[in-house]
Amino acid sequence: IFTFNTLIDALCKAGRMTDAAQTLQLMVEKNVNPNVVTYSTMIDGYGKSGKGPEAMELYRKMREANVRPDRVTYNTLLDIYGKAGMLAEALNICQEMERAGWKTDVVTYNALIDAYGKQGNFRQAGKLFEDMKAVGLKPNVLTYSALIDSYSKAGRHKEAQAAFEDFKRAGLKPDVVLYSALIDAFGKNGMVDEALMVLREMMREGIQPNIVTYNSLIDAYGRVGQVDRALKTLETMKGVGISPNCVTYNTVIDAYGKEGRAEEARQLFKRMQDDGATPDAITFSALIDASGKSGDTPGAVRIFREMQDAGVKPNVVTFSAILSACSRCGTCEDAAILLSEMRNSDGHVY
RNA sequence: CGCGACGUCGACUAAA
Repeated sequence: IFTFNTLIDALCKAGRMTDAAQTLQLMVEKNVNPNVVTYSTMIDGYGKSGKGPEAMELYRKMREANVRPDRVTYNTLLDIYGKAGMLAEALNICQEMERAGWKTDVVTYNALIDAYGKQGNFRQAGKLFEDMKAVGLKPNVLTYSALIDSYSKAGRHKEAQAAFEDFKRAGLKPDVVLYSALIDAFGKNGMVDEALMVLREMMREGIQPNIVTYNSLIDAYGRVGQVDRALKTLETMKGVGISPNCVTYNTVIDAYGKEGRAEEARQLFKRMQDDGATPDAITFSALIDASGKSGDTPGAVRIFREMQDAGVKPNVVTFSAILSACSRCGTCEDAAILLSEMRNSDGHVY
């Protein structure tokens, strides 16, 4: 059973849910009964691949098979609902968990704090943080990262910083994620100097910035219009052996666009491909927006075509960007054509 | 009865 569980977990983590489901099937055929770990693993896998309904369906089957969910199962379900923004359902799971005789733990609170934070409800996130301490649970690094991120997303850099001080007073050791979250909190508020100070502190503590840390910094430069420094940071990361990824390029491309430098955005797009980074819908949307904002509607439409040729699926943001590009220059015909394409592409956009 | 073992939580990018 360990073998099967480990295999299923590996398949889930690789996003191969079909194979994972077949493995579960195979288990049953071999008369190995799936246990609570098997089910929890699969449920988590479905959740992580955006298949919430399948996750819940499997949860139902699990109980039909008389396998009792445990703390991990409940926390997994709670996190799936939380990530989907379904907080009422998440809280229901919490109650169900307690009714089944399980105590909520640090993971439960961390997942809830994260969920509220992502909704912009930093007050509730902060309240949960107090609650967990009140019931005698010790916040860990993940708790603080989620809390800091909650404040960051709500534009509350002061509270984010206060949480960080509190963290250090609690005698916990910050890691790269926590530092990056703080850097991002400052960056999102245009406080590049403070972000850089955090970077220096983390390096002084011997913690190496990773790709996300660099991406956050690049984003910070972009937000204050320092595209050239953003690009320089991209080069710096290459210099220390970190290959820029799709997010890195997207961030700089967007920064060029926001500065009205659409041509440089397109050049970077070429470099990105030479570098072996695969453009995604965000890349193209940023490029379309860059052309649109610089008044180049035909250019925006050309990029949209290029996107289709590349086989990248446009989404609502892509269409929104191209429509506003068209509306700026009054080419209603183009807009009408694109609108019909968006119906074809997705059946249910609007 | 105790203990151990596989599964759960945190940071970065696009339009309005």
